[in-house]
Amino acid sequence: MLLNFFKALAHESRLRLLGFVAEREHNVQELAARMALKEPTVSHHLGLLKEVGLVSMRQDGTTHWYMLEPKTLSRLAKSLLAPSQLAALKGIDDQPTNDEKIVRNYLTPDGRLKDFPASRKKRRVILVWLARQFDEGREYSETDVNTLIERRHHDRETFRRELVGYKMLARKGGVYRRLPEENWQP
Amino acid sequence: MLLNFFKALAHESRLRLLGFVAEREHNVQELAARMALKEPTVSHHLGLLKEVGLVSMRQDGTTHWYMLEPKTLSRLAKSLLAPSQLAALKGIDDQPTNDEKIVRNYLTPDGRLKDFPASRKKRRVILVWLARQFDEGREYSETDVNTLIERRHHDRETFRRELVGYKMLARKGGVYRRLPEENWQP
DNA sequence: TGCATATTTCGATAAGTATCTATCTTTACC
DNA sequence: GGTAAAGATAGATACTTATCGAAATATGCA
Repeated sequence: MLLNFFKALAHESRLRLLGFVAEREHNVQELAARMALKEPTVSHHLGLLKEVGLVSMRQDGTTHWYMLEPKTLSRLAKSLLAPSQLAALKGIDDQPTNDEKIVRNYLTPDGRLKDFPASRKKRRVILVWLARQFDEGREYSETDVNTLIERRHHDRETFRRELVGYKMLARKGGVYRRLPEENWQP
Repeated sequence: MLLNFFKALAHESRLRLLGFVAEREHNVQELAARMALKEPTVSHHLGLLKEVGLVSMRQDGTTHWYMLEPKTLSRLAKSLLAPSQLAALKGIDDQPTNDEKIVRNYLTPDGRLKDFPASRKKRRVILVWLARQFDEGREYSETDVNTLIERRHHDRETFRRELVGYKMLARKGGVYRRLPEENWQP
C-alpha cells in the first residue's frame, strides 16, 4: 500500500540507510557505525524498509547483509505518475463490501484469524482479505510469504497452499507474486 | 528536500486529502465534511501539503479553494528514478563547510536570523543558506517566497531583493524559481 | 463601524514512533 | 553440549505530531 511506502521513507535515518545500502551491501554493524546509532535502532529501521520491499537481506553466517531493491523504488515512482492511483487515494479505506463483516467475525481484537472458515464462500472472503495484503508487482520469497501469513495465522502452509489454489498468488522460479484480481478463482 | 515530501505524504489523512483535491477543487469545509475531521485539523494538513507544493490555494472571498499540483508529484516521481538522488541520501545533512559556523552565529535558538551581516562575504553565506531552503524546479509565487523568508527574518523585501541580485532566485512571468548553484554570483 | 462567515492559529491532550538498554535467538566453531 | 559473535526482540522513555475546542484573523456586507 502506498501509505506504507511513504511512512517507511518519512524518516531521516531511513533515508540515510537507503543511501548507504544503495552504495553497496552493508551489515548491521557497519551501518550502526556510519550512522552513529545503536544496532537495535538500525535493525528496527531496516525491518521497516524490508517490510515494504525497499531493501533485501541475505545472510552469511551470523551476518546479515542488506542492500537496496531499486526495482521497488522505481515501481513506486511509476505508480506516482499514474493518475489512477491518485483518484483512488481518497477512498483509501473504503471498499464498502459487507464482506468486511465476515472478516471482522473471524478476527481477534489484535487482528489475527481465529480459525479457517468451513464454508467455501467465507473461506474465499478470508483469502481475498489476506491476498490484498500482498503488493501487486512485488516479488516475495517463500520466507516473505510465510512471514506475512504468520502475522494473521500460525498455519502458514494451509494458507499459502490455498492462496495459490485460488490463483491469488502464483509461484514462478522460486518467487511468489500476487496475481491481478481478475485472475482470482471464484 | 526529499524528506519533507515523504513526511507530507506519510499520513493517511493527507493522502486522502490529495485524493479529494485531485478530483476537483475543494474548500476547507467540504474537505472536513467528507473526511469526518474538524476544520482546524484539515487546515493543518493542507498547510503541510502546501508547504511542499503538493497543493495550491486560491482565495475567493473568505473561502479558500485548494487543488492538487500534479507537477510537483511528477517531479517527485522523476527524482526517485534518478540514481543520483539516492547516492546523495546518505549524506543528507553533511555539507561539512565551516560556513555553518557563520550561519549559526547569526541564528537565534529558534532558527531565525538576528540581523543581516554587514560584510559581503558573510552576507553571501547567509543568502546561500537561505536560498537552499527553496526547492529546485519548483515555482513560487511572490507570497510563497515571502512566507519562506519570513520564517527566518521579518524583512522579506531586503532578502528577496538580495536573493534575486545574487542570481539565486529568478523572477520570470510573475513566478520565482531557484537557479542552479553554478549561476549564483560570488 | 459592526456583524457574520470561512479559515487559521494557539494551547492542551493523546497517539504514534525513535531510540536506548537488557535480554533472547541464531549461527558457527571448539 | 558450551561459548562467542551478530542480530533481533522486548520494554521503557522521550520526542514528534494529530486532533480538538477556543480564540484570533480576514473578508464581505449592511
